[in-house]
Amino acid sequence: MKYEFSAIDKKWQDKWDKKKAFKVSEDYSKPKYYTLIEFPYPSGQGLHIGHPRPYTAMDIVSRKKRMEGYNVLFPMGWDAFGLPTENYAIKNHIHPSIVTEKNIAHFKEQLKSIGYSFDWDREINTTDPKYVKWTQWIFLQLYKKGLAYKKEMSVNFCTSCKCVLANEEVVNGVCERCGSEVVHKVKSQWMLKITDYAQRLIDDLDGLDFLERIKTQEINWIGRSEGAEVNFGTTLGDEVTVYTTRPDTLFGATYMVMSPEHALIEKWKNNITNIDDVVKYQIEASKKSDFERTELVKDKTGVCLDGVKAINPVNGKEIPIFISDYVLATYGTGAIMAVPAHDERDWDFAKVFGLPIIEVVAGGNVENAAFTDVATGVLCNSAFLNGLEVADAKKTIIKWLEENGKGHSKVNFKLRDWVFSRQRYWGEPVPMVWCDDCGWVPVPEDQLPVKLPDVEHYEPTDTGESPLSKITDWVNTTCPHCGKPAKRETDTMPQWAGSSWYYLRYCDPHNDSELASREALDYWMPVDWYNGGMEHVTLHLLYSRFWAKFLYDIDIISCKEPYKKRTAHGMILGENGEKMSKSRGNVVNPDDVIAEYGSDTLRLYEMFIGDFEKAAPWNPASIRGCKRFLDKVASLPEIMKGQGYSEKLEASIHKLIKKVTNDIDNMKFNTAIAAMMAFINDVYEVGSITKDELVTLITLLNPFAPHLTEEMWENMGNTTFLSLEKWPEYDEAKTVENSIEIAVQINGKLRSTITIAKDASKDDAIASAKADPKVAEGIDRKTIVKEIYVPGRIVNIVVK
RNA sequence: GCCGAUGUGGCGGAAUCGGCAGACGCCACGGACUUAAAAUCCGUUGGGAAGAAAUUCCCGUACCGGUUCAAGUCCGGUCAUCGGCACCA
Repeated sequence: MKYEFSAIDKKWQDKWDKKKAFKVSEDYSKPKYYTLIEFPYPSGQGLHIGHPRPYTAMDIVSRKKRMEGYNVLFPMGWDAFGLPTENYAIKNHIHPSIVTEKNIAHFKEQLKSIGYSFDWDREINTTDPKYVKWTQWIFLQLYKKGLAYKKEMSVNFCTSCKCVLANEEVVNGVCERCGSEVVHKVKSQWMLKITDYAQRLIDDLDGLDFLERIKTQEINWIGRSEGAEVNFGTTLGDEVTVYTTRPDTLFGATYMVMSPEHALIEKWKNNITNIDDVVKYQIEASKKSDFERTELVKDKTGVCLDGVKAINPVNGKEIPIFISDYVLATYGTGAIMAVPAHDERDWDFAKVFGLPIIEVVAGGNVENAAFTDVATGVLCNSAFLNGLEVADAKKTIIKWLEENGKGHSKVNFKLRDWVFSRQRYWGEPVPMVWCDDCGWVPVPEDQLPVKLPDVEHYEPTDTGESPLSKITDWVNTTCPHCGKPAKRETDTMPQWAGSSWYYLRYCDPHNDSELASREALDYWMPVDWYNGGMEHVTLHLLYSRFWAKFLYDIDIISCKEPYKKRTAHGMILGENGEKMSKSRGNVVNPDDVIAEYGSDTLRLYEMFIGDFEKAAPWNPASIRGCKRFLDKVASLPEIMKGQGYSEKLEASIHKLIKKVTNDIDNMKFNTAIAAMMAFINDVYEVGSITKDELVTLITLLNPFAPHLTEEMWENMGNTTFLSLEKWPEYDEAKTVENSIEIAVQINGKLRSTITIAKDASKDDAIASAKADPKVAEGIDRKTIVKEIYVPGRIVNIVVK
């Protein structure tokens, strides 16, 4: 029988809505469970077929937890600031807030049509002034603690978005969002000192229930390395400090390299005899985009600074100083000691410039390649380090450096401070005022939020300044400190700002006096289970952990880490196995799927499509299998008779409860569904199902297919919501059939199967096996060497 | 180059601790129902060989080797694919 999904879906969505079936309880004495999914960016295209995958998964988890008696917080909101909306608004001359409102309405309608059990009373929107107020408030706290600062520096600049990007937003040298070229520009930017938290962001991963690949990716991104800073003298008297992870190779340093941007070059310009060449190289390097720099990896370039030499502190040797763009200004000290014998990049450079290569760690052939193996090498040509292994040599040289005031051990991170300014309109204004007398002055907290001015034009400027800078009425204000005329900061915050703390706002979304009450935060936080995309690991996930740690430090929240458990879903690909995109023409619209099959089938197929963590191609044929299954479930009342669990299905149903319960906890939604399919295959084989068996089945199925199962529950004469009934329990002892079929092997090869009692002894099992004619034949006239019985699994007889 | 993951039928994928490989679904094929088609229902479906048949045997989880009574699973090596990082000294 086919069930009429279109009427049923709407009926139950309206009922849940009207009765507020999934409203979160404010009773903080109940056990809580906080499930979170990444709130969407409400784009103009509407919901993508990929969205329902994580949403349905966490809806299933939430619905099950609710049925298990937890007070469940499963909220939804909108991460609504952002460039696509702004660009659309510019193109069509509509205000971004109107576009946002329209897009949200569309998204919300789509989400409701899939039957998610969100508590819509807790909906939040990052562009809502009531929300912006607290985003700005957090920024001010960061500023007060010295963690937000404005600095003139070289930053990534997207030539198409005409906007500054954070390090995390540059992927393969191009803009993460639009794929356009990224160049370096020196600009004054608001920065957040995430580097202060680098060590804690690594350390506190320990003990969190995050997927291992998430942890490693974060650790690699933060990029901790241990080494030493070494002070080199120069023939001009200045000291140059270099950073190295191989202080043990100090005797092998045959030249020094500085980044082209190094400050000492300016100071030395009158002493450098080839200053014209040097300046020329500096200009060339500055013009290179990130993309060009990474493309030219193989070819080392540089210029020697004539007229100055560095002096190796360990042996007083004078060595030449080069500038080269393979040394980055932003890492370490912006200068390195080059040891071509034991570093591949230095080796390449030395070969190009014909520089000496001195072996100081024996074990390789440094004429052919740099020898970088630290595990087996032994020091040579290094005076007091000779004969030591690398690890010991490191300790010894660091001790020497420290005793002689020539350096010290040092930990460095690849992580950079977070560039927090954006020169765009559709973001939270940075709540700061510039006063010529007082400098930067924070907007007083009681004046928050600083709202965006309502204007006609907000195109990005060609000068790379924020469009807000042209709105003089808004820019001109008075200094909160001295009252004189002053100007507002015109940069806005990046899109990642609002999402860095949204999980806290859900705890108490309507609070006007605090970002959320302490009571609510203490009850709900941390998030018990957060699922999201792998693409956010070094962006949103890192940023939001940083903000949570800061808010912990200033005593707003009580937990050091915001998320207890973090999982990630795989992407849904197009039918051809490629990423879905308009240009590839392989996009599937969830609205169409719902119209053809109903929302329960969409939900079920999204979960049945494959391993939740892996990418899976959409298959329009497979979805029919899910619909067929639901049709078969809908037909079960036709063969319903009797009460209780029948003898024939009792073990099956206990097994099923166990399987579905465990599989949901382990994100094995596909096998949970497979088990339910197998169960109804059993039912049709048996020919009938009892009322209690049917109730158990539809209760287990309810989180997956809530509409159909509610309808069936009602048809059985119930007036409550099945979604709020109790989750079924199983009896472990009853999950095993009384008699079981096991395999019998001879010498490890399958020879037969036998049926024995579930609690049969080893002797019984082996006796039954030997009684089997095929087995008897196999062991006839052979010597039995060994007899193995694994209870409930297998008998293996080893013969010679 | 470094880090991480993955490799199982025509396809998506199953297989707690090493214990009957291919659950469940799709596709395909055969049959029933139908004027016909769709839908639905029943059956077959990893590859190969023998047999009239029930059935029997052999080979199979990327490749090579090892441990074990027993390996998709553990160990050593190779290859391939995907994801992340990438001149970070």
